[in-house]
Amino acid sequence: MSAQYGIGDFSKKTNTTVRTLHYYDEIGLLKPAFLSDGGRRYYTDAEIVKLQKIVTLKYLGYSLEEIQEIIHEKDWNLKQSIQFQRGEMIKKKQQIEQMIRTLDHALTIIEDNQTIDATIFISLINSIQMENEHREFLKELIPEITINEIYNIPEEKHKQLSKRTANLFTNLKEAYGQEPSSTSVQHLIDELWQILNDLYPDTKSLIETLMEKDEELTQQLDDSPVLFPSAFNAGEEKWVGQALEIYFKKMGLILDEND
Amino acid sequence: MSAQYGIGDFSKKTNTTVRTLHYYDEIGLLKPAFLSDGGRRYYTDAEIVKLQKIVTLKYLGYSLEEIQEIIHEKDWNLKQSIQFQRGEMIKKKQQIEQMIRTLDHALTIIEDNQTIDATIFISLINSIQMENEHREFLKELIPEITINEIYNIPEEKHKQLSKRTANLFTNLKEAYGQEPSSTSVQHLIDELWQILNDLYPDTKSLIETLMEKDEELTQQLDDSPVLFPSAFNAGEEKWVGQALEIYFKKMGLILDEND
DNA sequence: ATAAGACCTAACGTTACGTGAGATACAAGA
DNA sequence: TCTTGTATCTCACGTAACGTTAGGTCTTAT
Repeated sequence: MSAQYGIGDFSKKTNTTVRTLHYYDEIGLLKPAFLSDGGRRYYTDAEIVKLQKIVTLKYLGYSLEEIQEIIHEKDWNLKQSIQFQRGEMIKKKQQIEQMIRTLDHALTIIEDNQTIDATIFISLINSIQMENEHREFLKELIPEITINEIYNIPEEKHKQLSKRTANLFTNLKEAYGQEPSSTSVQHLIDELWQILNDLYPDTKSLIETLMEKDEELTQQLDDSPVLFPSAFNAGEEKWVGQALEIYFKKMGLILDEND
Repeated sequence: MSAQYGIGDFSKKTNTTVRTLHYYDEIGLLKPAFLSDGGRRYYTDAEIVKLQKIVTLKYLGYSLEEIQEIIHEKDWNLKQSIQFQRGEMIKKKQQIEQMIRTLDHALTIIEDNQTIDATIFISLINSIQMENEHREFLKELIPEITINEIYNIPEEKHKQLSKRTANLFTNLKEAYGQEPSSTSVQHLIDELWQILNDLYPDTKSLIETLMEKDEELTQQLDDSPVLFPSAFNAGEEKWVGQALEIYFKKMGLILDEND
């Protein structure tokens, strides 16, 4: 029935470090039962109980400051506090789940695409991450139903499309420099068209709508946040643009000539 | 096609704070394209791409230091890195899920037990939290099968038992001071016995086993970590002990008289 | 030229301790 | 009683990723 422990024994008994006990003393969370004349800390069984309380609350996700309040407030509203805490933890969990989903998606893209370019990869992941913001942005341009059709595709299909896109972008980057009108390049652009159509069956009219609104958009975008990071650098982008133009002309879509 | 932004415009365009850009510059993660004679930072579209990269990797859970390495290492092993990161996130998720489960359990206990004593509450939560450590500890005393029988009870039953325990402990604390041999107190002890039997049908022989090992245990425990925090203070615990003794005697179990 | 913004560089605050460094305190043996 | 050896003490800096003043400087429009 020994009832006094030096800080060392106490730390072993409670599985905490000496430094932690020092710290808790310092911030007034857990003071030792008494001090020796020389200033050493001594603890008793009562402090074990207090520390258990602290450890338990920490385990429930409370910060030391919150624990302070809980311990000193005599009228701690258990239920409300726990419910709030639960909400906070659920939020954290959802964030992490989103991260995991994105990582999974990333792994799908990488899977059979061994030598994927980092820029392409980042841009695809970014587009997944930004999906919600994209939605907000597009909402002002296209009727909502269309947006939902684009984004409510099943997870598995989404992954497959990302994979195809990754492949295509890789091939496009490799083909960079070739004549935009060449058969091989136009073939790649056709694959791009296929992917877009797979995403949304009526891509043609979607593109037309977007082109109409192009001018006001360009203006708006100037000082609003950048949403779509490109997988291509300036040169590549221009080159893809030329190839697209040629492709559209063949299909009967006409593009403005801006630069 | 403006291609230069002051730090303010750049921060708006990329949805980051000026301070963040300062910081990234400071640690060499993202340097501005160039400085004015007066030392002001100017960014171009190239920096937008770099920043997107950083933001994306942060979103995947990487630290800025890791991002540094990823960006500067030319041979970043995407797949391995992402897989590792996924593992880390899964771990975090599991921790949080455990916390949520415990909080749920806590809410069940509180539910219809409006005025529960904080000490009782903490001790019950603590026992949930410590479950795994308990298992390790008990493993040395009791055959494993028994342990599994105790701990593999379904979640719902576990919660109900916690609730009953909370109720019982509350009643016991209220009854503290009454004659241990009185009918009302013995009635409460009987409920304790019922709960224990509900937990594990053959509590009787379990108790006997524990009593046999009592001496060596007491010794061992002296400088090993404390595992079972009590819901009762010293006085209450002694009093419950007396009541238990009387109860056991009536049942034919004999306890050592230690103090 | 001057005033209004935009921007600059410190430098401290945040969380819950970890990690030394150098100075004391205490218990035990000579 | 003196001397060790070990336990413990008090600073005090480091961590991650910025937020937040504070006080001075650059740019630009009038």
